[in-house]
Amino acid sequence: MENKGISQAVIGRLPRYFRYLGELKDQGIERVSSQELSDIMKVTASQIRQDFNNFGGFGQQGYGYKVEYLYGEIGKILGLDQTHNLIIIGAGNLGQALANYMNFERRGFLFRGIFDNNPALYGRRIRDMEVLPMKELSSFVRENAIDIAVLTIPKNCAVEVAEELVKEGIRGIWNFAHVDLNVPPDVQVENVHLSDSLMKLTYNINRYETHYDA
Amino acid sequence: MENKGISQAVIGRLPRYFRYLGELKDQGIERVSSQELSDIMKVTASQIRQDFNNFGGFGQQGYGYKVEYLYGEIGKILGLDQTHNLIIIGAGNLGQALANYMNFERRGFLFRGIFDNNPALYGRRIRDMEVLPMKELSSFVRENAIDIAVLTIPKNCAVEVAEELVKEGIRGIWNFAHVDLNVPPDVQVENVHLSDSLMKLTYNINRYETHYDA
DNA sequence: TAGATTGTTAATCGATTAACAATC
DNA sequence: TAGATTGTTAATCGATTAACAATC
Repeated sequence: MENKGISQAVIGRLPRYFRYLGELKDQGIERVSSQELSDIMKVTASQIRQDFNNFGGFGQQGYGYKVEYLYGEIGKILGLDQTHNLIIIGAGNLGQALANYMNFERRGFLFRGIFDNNPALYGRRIRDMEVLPMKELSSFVRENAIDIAVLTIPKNCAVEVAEELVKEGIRGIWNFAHVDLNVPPDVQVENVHLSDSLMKLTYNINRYETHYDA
Repeated sequence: MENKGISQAVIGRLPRYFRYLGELKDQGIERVSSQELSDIMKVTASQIRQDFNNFGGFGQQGYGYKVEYLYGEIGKILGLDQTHNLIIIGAGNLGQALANYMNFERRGFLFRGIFDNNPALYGRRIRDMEVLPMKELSSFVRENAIDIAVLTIPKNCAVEVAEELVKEGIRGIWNFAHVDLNVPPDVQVENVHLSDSLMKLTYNINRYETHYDA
């Protein structure tokens, strides 16, 4: 029942293929074989071919893959041929950083607004957008056909805000709050749990030490 | 040869266990069974027991697990009983956000310095630290026993800076630059590729639509 | 055509789940 | 003791790798 039956393991690798193919393209390289990609990316050629063939036959036997074509196809698979209206909820350090970063615009993620519940921030301009109060969130999402909300708020508000967003028909939540969100199956959540990531790092640092020396 | 033989799949789940156990602890709950945790966390009880038993028998038959004890043990496994000296390289929006965020201090990650190659930023104070020029990086890492470097710089500098850090004996790199780093096996890298994460989100948004309606 | 490399099937490996004996 | 729940072994499932026939 879960969409299409392509595993998240495969999906998780697509952006990396996309990045490497983009680099090859920028270098003016026209074709690449799974073996060459394998050498560059340090994954097996077999996995590369299997991954691509989940989505169709992008290559030509005896030749390999056309870089630009494959790049385009993977971009389409990832939905990068479309634009997405995006808002940021939480105008703290991280929210502002993401708003300003927005290299994302290049990929079709259009920054449409930023919200906070701190009145001291209302009206402050971030990347040409005034910070709006949370009470305007619902109507804004509806009226501006917002697809994606970025949650950079404390975890104790995140659950509640997520519910509100779901009610207004949001389709994706990019969740930086350190809490698991429960949403219906037609709403996608992608978590970025920074502290979890940092803990994995210390685990690996430690484990290396205790195992090899120290 | 790879350390200890505990899979990254298991390690990736540890921070989440740690978080839920912390919450139970804060609620004053003393014991929990794998089945109860299973209900809360939406993973199988079997997986929970398997995961924990990679590191030893933390429970008691017929009783379950003591929340506080288990919380502490997982913390130790993750290396949170130790402190780590950390610097941030790149004082742009994201670097500043992470410096200020530093809820991390609570977990033993001590913010020791921040670097940038933009002279306009030198001397600016971020969280009581002056932004230092990159040319001071090497000596700083050595002299202050820095364990972890956070890379929030553009990808074209990241590879080079990583090499420098490796030379000075860094043990972990928390990499926000959109590039894969090649380091020796005694240096751990944890990648946070934000744009990859966002692409996974759009993939899933799209996939749902095309598969169910639209 | 001969050579190369894909697409795809089959084999292997690893991770998850189920089952149950050990034991608190 | 009886009941509960772990620790652990065995079974299943899924993902990765290897192999090779199809074909450009």
